[in-house]
Amino acid sequence: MKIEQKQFNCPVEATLSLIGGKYKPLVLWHLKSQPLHYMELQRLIPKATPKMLSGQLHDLEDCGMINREVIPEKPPKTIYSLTAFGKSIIPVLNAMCDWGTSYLDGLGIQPVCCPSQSKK
Amino acid sequence: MKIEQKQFNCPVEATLSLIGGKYKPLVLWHLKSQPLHYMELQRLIPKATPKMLSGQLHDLEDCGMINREVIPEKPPKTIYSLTAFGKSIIPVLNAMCDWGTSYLDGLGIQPVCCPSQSKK
DNA sequence: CGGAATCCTTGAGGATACTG
DNA sequence: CAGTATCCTCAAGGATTCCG
Repeated sequence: MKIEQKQFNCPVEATLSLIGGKYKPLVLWHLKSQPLHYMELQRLIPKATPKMLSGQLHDLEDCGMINREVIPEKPPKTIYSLTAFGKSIIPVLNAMCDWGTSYLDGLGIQPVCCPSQSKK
Repeated sequence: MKIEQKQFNCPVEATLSLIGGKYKPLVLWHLKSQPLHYMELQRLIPKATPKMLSGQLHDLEDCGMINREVIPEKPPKTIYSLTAFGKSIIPVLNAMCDWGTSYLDGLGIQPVCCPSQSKK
């Protein structure tokens, strides 16, 4: 879960090292449109266990891609949102999503999520 | 090393399942400009062991992204090249490389490879 | 030269339970 | 509600050797 400073042969590797986690692209994708609570993310990504989700969120926070704002009320809430740095990677997500969509389309598969790239 | 048919929540996941392998983006990247021999790939990606490299090449071949042409001569040679399908993902690689480049640039790091994206 | 076969290590990811 | 704490599994990846 640590972002180590290894030398990258290629910028592509650097990119993957930041967003290559299992649910990181998903998290970023969902936050692309609007900030979300932890619970909303959990509901949007049901396959991620709490440990996984919070782990991925911490990674993304550590590398400066998302903000984490804790609202100390009852019940406690936490808001996750993209930072400017996080937003900068949206084009990459769009590219991956576009390609993945046509790829799945060629297989006759309808993607379940990612409704947002239709605003292409 | 098998490409299984799992249901993807997101096209982004589908994309990563195909090119998410450790050296796959590198291989595709190097093949982007011209076909290459096994040995040339090995030389361009020295950190990949023969098993890794051939494994990644097989994966990419299985999913139809690269062609593998064996030239039964002495010494034997094998030419790897991108298929049309493989070429279709180049924009994604470019997006990842562009972003990774400016990311590394912000860290004051000079990427070692990827000379080709300067033709932007 | 271009791999396949084998064995091994590691850590990402998963399941479950518990806490501020 | 929003996580942390353990424990565990499994497969990606690594090292080495051997083969056509």
